This record gives sequence, structure tokens and C-alpha cells, in this order.
Amino acid sequence: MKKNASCDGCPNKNCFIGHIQSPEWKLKLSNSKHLFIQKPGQHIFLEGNPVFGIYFILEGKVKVTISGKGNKEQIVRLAKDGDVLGHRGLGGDFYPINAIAMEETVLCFVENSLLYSAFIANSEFTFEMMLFYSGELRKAEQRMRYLAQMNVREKTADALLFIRDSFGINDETKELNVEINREEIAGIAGTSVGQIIHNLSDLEKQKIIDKTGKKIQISDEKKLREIVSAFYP
Amino acid sequence: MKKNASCDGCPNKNCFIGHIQSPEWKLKLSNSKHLFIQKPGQHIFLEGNPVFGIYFILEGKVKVTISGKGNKEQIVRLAKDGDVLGHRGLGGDFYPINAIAMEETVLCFVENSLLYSAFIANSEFTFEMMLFYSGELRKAEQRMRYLAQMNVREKTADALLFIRDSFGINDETKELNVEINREEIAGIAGTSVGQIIHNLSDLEKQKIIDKTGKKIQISDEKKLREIVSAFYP
DNA sequence: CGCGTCCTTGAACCGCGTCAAGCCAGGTGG
DNA sequence: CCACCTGGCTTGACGCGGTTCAAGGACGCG
Repeated sequence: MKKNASCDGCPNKNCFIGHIQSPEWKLKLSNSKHLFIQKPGQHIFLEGNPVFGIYFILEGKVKVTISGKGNKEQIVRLAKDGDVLGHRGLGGDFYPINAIAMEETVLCFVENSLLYSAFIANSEFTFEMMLFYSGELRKAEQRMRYLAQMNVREKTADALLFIRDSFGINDETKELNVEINREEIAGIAGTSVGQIIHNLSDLEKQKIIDKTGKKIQISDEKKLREIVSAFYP
Repeated sequence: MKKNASCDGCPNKNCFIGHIQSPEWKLKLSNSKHLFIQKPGQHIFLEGNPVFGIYFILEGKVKVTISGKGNKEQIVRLAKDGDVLGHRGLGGDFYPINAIAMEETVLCFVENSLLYSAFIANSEFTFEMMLFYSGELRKAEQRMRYLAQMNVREKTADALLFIRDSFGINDETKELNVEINREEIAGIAGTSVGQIIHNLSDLEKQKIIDKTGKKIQISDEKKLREIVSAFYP
């Protein structure tokens, strides 16, 4: 682990690192076999893999995808440090999705037996976990609607905001805090690479974004949100 | 309540009626204010309503929708007796979705304080609830992919199967066990009414369905599933 | 019988996916 | 230091598929 991931002051309400950093858990997890590192592009688990437990991201970024027709991958979630991974497997035998590291990622694996004993011992943890699921479900169903009803321009804007809200932007440069290519953006928006490029160009002409540099800059977040405002309360 | 809903032998693994029929709960819920009836078309709660608790469906059918651009409603879930309703609100302040009765529906309302006390008292209940969320999340993310990648013909077939799997069919007549109009089917498929009608006609010509009677009959379920088989493992 | 609601059909328009061709930047080797 | 290659990005054109709309049919109801 490059640095000690901390949860103090973490703005992410659903951050579980606090739990796994408690003395009790630290002892259990001190065995190094629980921690491992994935390089960018490496998969953490794939659709159909048996479920042995869940993962906590200590550091890094991960995309969660569902593989579709003709090698198209639909990105259903973006996760970063403090997030849980593989929780969709819980209660089933096989993962229904793929998890792939987007950059060097440090993971903490918690095997089923340990996890279940935590659920039994700590009902508050179970409760929090349930709330976490509730929030994820809400988000997933919202995105369902976007995919069904938005046109491509709106989907493109929404995908950018989705990335922005998942990984954040640099306050100064307004660059997205992640390296992401057109294909991945298309995978989030649920459209083709061609359309993404087309619409990114349009957005740039309107000075809403800037893609001169390597990373996309969101110059005018307000206008970007206006594009999709009809879909948000 | 027209008849006493029972959970015995219920094939639905996620049926919660068993819980609320335990002696402990029966006592708590014996107060009649917890039970109420909704007529078809009446809403149980709407987007933006404050969350006071959750609901269990004792009898009837309910559609869960998200209202979209231009009065289009996207149906994200179909629920029947034994299902929970309003659980998306848990952990948030307002419902993110609408719940509307599709036929006369008997509901049991469980207010937050009662629910939370159940979570504290019965960690197994919390655990089961968590697993339920996990399953719902999985389903929602699968449907996300379908909406993004299927063409209209596939969406139409998938919508029919979605209804069939949610509410079942009459074994003899092969009719869907629910009255549902074209607009609602379009809301499930995430397409327009025109396309639904067009594709239903096509499916009828191929003798896969029959819509002579009032309710749609699924004559050849196998062929219907073949249409979408590329999307299911 | 007239009215309303839901369903059906067909035609016109246009948004979107696809593809071919070219651009640019970074890496590699002579 | 330049020539070449490769992979990601960009642009524009084409054509299919889907949305939308208008007009009409089927059915139930007052």
C-alpha cells in the first residue's frame, strides 16, 4: 500500500473504511493475504466468477461493467477509495458483473465467513450495509430512467457528470480526476464512441467543456447540468 | 382485506409476509390503521413524498415508476403480494419513485419507528432485508443493460417476459395474470406506444403471442425467450 | 346513436449507429 | 534527428431504425 488510506473526515457517507480500520478488524485483516494490488486494466473479478467475499477499495479507481452484445461493455458504476466492491454477489453464488481497475488499486478482500460473522456480531454494521444497498438501488434505478429516456446529447452530458460526481474534478484546472477514454464514456452513456466524440465536440464549441489537454475539463459545470436538468428533481 | 394473505409455501424467496405474520408483529399490526386498500390507478406514494415507513403488499399488484420528460413514465419494477414497497426511501428523506396500484391492492404500512425497532431487535431480519436489497440491485443493473443495448424488438419481448416473470401467466390459457395497456408496456420497455403495437403485431404474426382476447397470451414462451437470449447468461 | 378510450396502421421525418478516411501524439528504430 | 508505425481521436457521409403524427377502426358506455 503506497500510503495509509484514511477515513477521517471522509465526505463519503458510505465509506466503510472506518469499519475495517477498527482495532478488531485491523487484527483480523493484519494478515497480508487480505490486501492486494491491481494494475490498470486488470480485472478484480468477472461475470460468472464464484463469490468468495467482498472487497473494500483502499486506494484507486474501479469500473464495474456488464458485458453486452458484441463486446460492448455497459458501465454501471464507478468506485473509488472508501467504496465497497462485489456486494452484488452477496446472497448469490456468482458475480453478475465485472470489476476492472482503472488505475493502480489497493484492495482489501473480506471473505464470506469473516463478513458473515461481522454481520452477526455487529447489527449496526449490517444496518449500515443495508442503507448502502438502498442508496445504490436508488441510484441504479435513476440511471435506468436516464438510459431509457435521454437523447444522446443528454446522455453524454450525464455521463460526464456521472464521472465528475464519482471521481471529482481538480478545483483549479477543472480537469476530471481520472484518465478515461472515449470508449469508456460511451459505455457509461450507453451509446457509441462515434456519438460521444461528436457530442463532446459540440460541447466544446459551446465552451461547456475543454478537451485540449489530455484530460477533459468541465469549464462550465452549471450549463452542463442544465442540459440534463429536466431529469433531476 | 378480502382474504387472509398467506405466506406458507410461498415460492418467493424474498417474501416478507412471514415476518409480519409472526405473533410479535401481528400484535403490533393489529391496529387497523396499518392496513389500507388502494383502488386501481390510485397512487400509494409519489416522487418527492416524505418517507414515513415502508409497505408490504398483502394482496394486489403495483407498478413502481419514475416520471420522465414529457409525462412519460418509466416502469422500474412490478410488485405483487408478498413484496416490499417503498424500501428505496429507506435512508433517504423522500421517495425517489412513484408507486401506483394496478388493481385493488391491500397494503400493510410499517412506520419508520416500528421498522427501525425491528432492525435493532432482529438482526436476522436486517440481514434478510439486506440480501433482498442485494437482489434488487442486481436486477436493476441487469435491466440497465437491457435498456441501453437492446433494440425495440428485443425490448418488447423482454418487457413481456418481465411482466410474465413478475405476475405469472395462467397455465391453461397462457394469458398474463394482469391487465396492462400498451402505454404501460411501453413504459417497461422504454420505448413508444407505436413501437410496442408494431412489434406486438409482428410477434402475433409469428404465432409467438396472441392478443385476440383482452389479455395478451404468450403462446410460445420458448421462442420469446430466444429473442432476448443473447442478453441472458 | 353519439361519444370516449384504447388500439392499429401507415407514412414522413430525423436521430443515431456505423463506417471509411484522415489527423495527431507518442514510441521505436535506423 | 528523422522516418515510420501504432493507437486513440476526429470528421463527415450514409442509411437504417425508431419516434411521431394523423387518420381510422374496435369496443364499451351513457
